[in-house]
Amino acid sequence: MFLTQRNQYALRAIVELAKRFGSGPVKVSEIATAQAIPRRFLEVILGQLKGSGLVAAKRGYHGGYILLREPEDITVGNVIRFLQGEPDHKDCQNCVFKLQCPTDRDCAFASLWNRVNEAVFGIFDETTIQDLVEDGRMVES
Amino acid sequence: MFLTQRNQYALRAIVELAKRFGSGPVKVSEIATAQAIPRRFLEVILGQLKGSGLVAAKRGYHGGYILLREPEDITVGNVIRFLQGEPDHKDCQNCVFKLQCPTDRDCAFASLWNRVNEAVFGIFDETTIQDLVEDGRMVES
DNA sequence: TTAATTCCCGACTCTTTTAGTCAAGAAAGA
DNA sequence: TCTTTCTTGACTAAAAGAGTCGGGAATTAA
Repeated sequence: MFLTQRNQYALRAIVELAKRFGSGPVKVSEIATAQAIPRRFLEVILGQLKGSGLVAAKRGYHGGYILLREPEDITVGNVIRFLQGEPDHKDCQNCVFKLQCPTDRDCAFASLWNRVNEAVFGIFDETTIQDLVEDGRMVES
Repeated sequence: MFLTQRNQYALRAIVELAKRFGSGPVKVSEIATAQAIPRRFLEVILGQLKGSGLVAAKRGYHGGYILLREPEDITVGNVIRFLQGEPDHKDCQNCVFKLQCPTDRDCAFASLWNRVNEAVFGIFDETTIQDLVEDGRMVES
């Protein structure tokens, strides 16, 4: 699989915020219920997501989280990159540049990893949160 | 990253066998040295790989491992699928079929995972072990 | 037939990652 | 001021990942 449970939670939380885009802050507990995510854990995750600039939190009575950009302006790639960075093929980079690579002369994988990486992020980058909201709708009926 | 260290070892071991295809059994210790893989660990991995039908082992004096098919007839996909199976999106399958999915109405991810999976295995399936051997050569010079 | 070599096998350890919890605190509004 | 809601950091538990170890079984050379 490509994403940890945690990162899927993060993505789903954002999708949930997107569904309610424009209707004010959404409480962690609402998101947790809607998406069947453990509330305590989700608090941690959303706390992290604030650092991305994609969401903001508001405390107090009518507090909660809001999405800072329109769902069609956020891609899955934006989210994933924030959560985990692009895969660092540091061993393979070394191979390419021929520096201190443990496998030395025969790292045949640099090109393969690059192609896979580009394919995956190509998809992530062309899929917006809005797309996910709409895909969800289709199944929902 | 897409593959565990262990599975990269497995792939590299097969590449090493491919490089020596046709010249009789190759000892684990030779592969381990050539590819900088801990020998004990590699024994375990190659033991597992026997189950794939891609390699066979011979014991005793001039024993070792051999590749059972030509390097151009084995794809990375063949190896990866044996090692880890195709990712099972069991939660998302549920979403697609609308059965007991934990996220219920809004699993927006089935389509995304499928596209990613197809992209990745598309690349894996069109890359042969021979390709990897040749890529290694290019860097080697 | 014995000794050397090499794979074979299962159990075992160590570390890292992942998942998730908890308690106390700070902001905001009613 | 009381309630609500996010905030923070520490904490625990379970699983996955990486790698080791000792002894046994097949094969071949001497």
